[in-house]
Amino acid sequence: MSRLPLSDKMLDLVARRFRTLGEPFRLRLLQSLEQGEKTVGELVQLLDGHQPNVSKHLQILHDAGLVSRRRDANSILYAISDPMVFKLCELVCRSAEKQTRKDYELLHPPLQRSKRG
Amino acid sequence: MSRLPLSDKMLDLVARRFRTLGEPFRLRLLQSLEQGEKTVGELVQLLDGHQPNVSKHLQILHDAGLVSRRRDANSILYAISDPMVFKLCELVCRSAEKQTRKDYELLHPPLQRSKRG
DNA sequence: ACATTAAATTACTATATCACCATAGATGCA
DNA sequence: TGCATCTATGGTGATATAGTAATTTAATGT
Repeated sequence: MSRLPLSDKMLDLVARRFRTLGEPFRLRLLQSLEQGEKTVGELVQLLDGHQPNVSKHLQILHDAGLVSRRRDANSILYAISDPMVFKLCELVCRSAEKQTRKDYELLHPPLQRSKRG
Repeated sequence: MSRLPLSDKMLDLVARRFRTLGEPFRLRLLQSLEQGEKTVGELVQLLDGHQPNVSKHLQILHDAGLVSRRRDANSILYAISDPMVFKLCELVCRSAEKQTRKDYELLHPPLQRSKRG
């Protein structure tokens, strides 16, 4: 995008990253990590999820380089490693909000006089 | 993300948008439209795709509000409607490049002396 | 109205991804 | 070592998404 056409491999990489962010549960994980690192167990509690599921999603985020991992005794602490994700989400949120507002106004025009007059 | 926790519906919306961008073919479509509007046929040629496939992806992009559509005689012209996508892609590209560089350096450390001495 | 061109829709198969369950691995402590 | 806790991994079924072919819809021109 940034000016020049991207190579196929780069396109795949970029697409893969977008897909990584394309799961609500993973977005919630990232959201939960925004204020600081947390253990898997804490995230399981916070998000009311199943442990294996949480682990798997964290793995995916880790593979994408979005979160970092460190061991503390028995637990693993996950943390945001690339704060760019929040900038991304903000952009998308704004755009999505704009869109939903537009959709809404299509259904409910800011009527001077209603459709049925 | 943007400070406050998002509602479930908003999370779904945002995730859906990320998934929309999570297909290399759609990124190529957007890339092709960066310089200006194009007909479906032109995009089919440019990307060497099948017409129904191109149409379907364009439909998805249109549903997401990322491209606009207008008829010109027999053809339909598509155009970028939300240039934000390019900002998004740039962010992701930069981050992906950083990541790949890091991965590379892990495999090929900037050796003062090589591993085999 | 008919033929032609352009695009969208439908139907189908193949692949990918998710949630869930059971189980394995790793660490800490007695 | 043996047990408890925390996390990761493997397998399975359900769902979603992509790609392709066949068909339909829309517009143009004769």
